[in-house]
Amino acid sequence: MPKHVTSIDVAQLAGVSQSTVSRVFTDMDSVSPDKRQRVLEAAHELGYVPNAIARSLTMKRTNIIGIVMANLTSPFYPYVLEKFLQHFYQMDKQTLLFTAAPDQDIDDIMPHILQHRVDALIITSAKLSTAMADECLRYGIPVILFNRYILDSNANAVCTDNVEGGRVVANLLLDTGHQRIAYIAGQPNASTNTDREKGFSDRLRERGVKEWLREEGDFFYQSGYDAAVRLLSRPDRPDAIFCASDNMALGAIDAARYGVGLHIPQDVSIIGFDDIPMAAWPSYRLTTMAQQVDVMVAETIDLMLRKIEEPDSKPALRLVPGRLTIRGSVRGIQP
Amino acid sequence: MPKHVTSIDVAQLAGVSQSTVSRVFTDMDSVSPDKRQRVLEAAHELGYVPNAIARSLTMKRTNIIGIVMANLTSPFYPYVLEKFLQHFYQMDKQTLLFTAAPDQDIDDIMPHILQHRVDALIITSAKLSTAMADECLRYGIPVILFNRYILDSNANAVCTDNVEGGRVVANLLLDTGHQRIAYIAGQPNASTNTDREKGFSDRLRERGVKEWLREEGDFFYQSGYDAAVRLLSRPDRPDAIFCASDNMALGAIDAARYGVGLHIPQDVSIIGFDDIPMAAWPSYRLTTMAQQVDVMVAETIDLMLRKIEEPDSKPALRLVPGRLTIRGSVRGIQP
DNA sequence: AACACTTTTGAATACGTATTCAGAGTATAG
DNA sequence: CTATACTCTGAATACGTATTCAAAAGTGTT
Repeated sequence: MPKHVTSIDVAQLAGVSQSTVSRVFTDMDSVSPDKRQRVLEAAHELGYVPNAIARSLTMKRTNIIGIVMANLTSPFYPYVLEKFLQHFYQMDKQTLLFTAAPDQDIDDIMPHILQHRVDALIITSAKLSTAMADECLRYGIPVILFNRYILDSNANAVCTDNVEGGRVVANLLLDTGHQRIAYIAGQPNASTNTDREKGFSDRLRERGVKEWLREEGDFFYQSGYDAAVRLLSRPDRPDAIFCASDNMALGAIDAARYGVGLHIPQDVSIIGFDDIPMAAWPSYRLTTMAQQVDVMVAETIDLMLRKIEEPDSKPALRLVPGRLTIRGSVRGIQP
Repeated sequence: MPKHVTSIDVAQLAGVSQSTVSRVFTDMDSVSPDKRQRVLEAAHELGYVPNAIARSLTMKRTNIIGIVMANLTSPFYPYVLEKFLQHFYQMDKQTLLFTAAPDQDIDDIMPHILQHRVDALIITSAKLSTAMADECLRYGIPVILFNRYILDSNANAVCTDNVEGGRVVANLLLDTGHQRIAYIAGQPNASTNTDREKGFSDRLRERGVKEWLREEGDFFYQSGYDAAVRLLSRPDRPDAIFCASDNMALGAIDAARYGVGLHIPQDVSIIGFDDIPMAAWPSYRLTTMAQQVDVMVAETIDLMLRKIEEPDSKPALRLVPGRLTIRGSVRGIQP
């Protein structure tokens, strides 16, 4: 097997010391032009690539960011992941990826993450126990939660303002004259779900609505479909359904049309949350509360860099407003 | 900042040598039960986690698999990625993720990959120059291409049998009596596209079809929509369209219905390739050639492990048959 | 020509682990 | 009781790089 070329090999060929080779590849350090030239030529000839492992060991930084993704298969998150990757690439950081079931405690994968001494950790939509958050703190690994937060922990978080988003949706449905309103929930213990529901129902109550329907789903298409069938086959079926995710909203639209035989939005209005690409397709034209992914990712990176620079800075929770995106699935308001 | 706990700290607390601590954490080596106990207790007390960087340096293996994903935002690939992640997790391997534009040469990200000394590299739907493939070979990094192959290279590959898939589609459309047939291509230089087109058009010719229509897309929804609008507004519009990806097929369906005002499958049949989750939704009910992702991923892992075990084994190309999945978008055949 | 000062260089060492090697202790056999 | 095999253990070293430290080589000034 072909032995790996080391800086020592390069040094020998170039007739300099290993230190000099190292200096050439970490820039910023003074090396005379001719020696630099000789080193680069030798390196090229031998096909030398610095060993990031050894470098990490001495530098005590890996240049690797850990990222935990739940729900990779739900259409919202691949876009988030791609955005992160693009940012990291530009920053010359590598990405160590982990998945967790949407609701899985990630305590059992934390040891793997800690072992690899990532420079920072980004966690999307998964739960992190306070114990593990403290563990990260102890190791000086900045943790930023994306789209989920823990109030009493030391972790930073970036989130869409889900409470306000829910309120805006409530206002929209009432302003457009809907009478019987329903909510299809996501996983009950996800803050994304509870916050959206809280803002929504608070505002309904504030504006005098006494009762509304409620079904429970899990953020995925099928659960939205099933919940909508249950709602729409009631004798007192709702004339508007707010779904905690676009995924469920698309399921609800299909349920209304193909399961129950209703028209959107004439018979029932449907509104979602996220703004996934499919929401814009002509088959759905879903009115939804968009999450500003680009802004959220940028905020997350910003927070991460701050944490890496000043490890002792106070934990922060940054809320990014959602943006109401009007399409055709709510009666009484069109683009 | 809290200094990292090392095996030496643990050794001191437990009153043993560093070697012994190391032995405890690499199992398989003989350590007396009482010392092992003492070490584990000391490690727990100090919160010791072995440093994977240092371990990688001595062991000359990182336990990290590199994976390059193009098209992360196209619905087919997140599922592929998740499957890979699950396998890797069970194998106790970590995952270093890279993206590339679908058609980007990944030569420019190869240095990053090489630096990190991944144990193996999986590349999905991206191009790898022969030079870079050789580079990997030199470094002893097994490379497995997923859903793309290069004939003359040293890289292994796992692919759906796209040529045969194209033939099956041609047969289906002719058997169901379609007269004017069209093909919407993906990126012209992707083997997934050219192979599907080759099988399709070869078979059409074999069965006496002299001419058919052709438009070009890029595998994404919008390009399928646009291409279908062009096709379907011709005076001699086709009565069947084969799309090189489900994504484009969904675009084509929406184009037929909402752009041109036709009915599927009465006015025009549409068939796709991949079988993404949305293909099963009631709005589309897309008949399609399914890729057997689970089989493909398993084959890829198998090939990878073989390559890690026996670096000199011959490069292999494994073809996985597609599975025709009948739904409602082709006239003359229903589930 | 002597001096202070800056830039460039190489030798030595640290990083944290796995592993080799040899020594110590222990059990078994003759 | 000695010889032998065997199990544990610790000291020392390797892995490949970055960095410190001191020496060397320039640079410019008087």
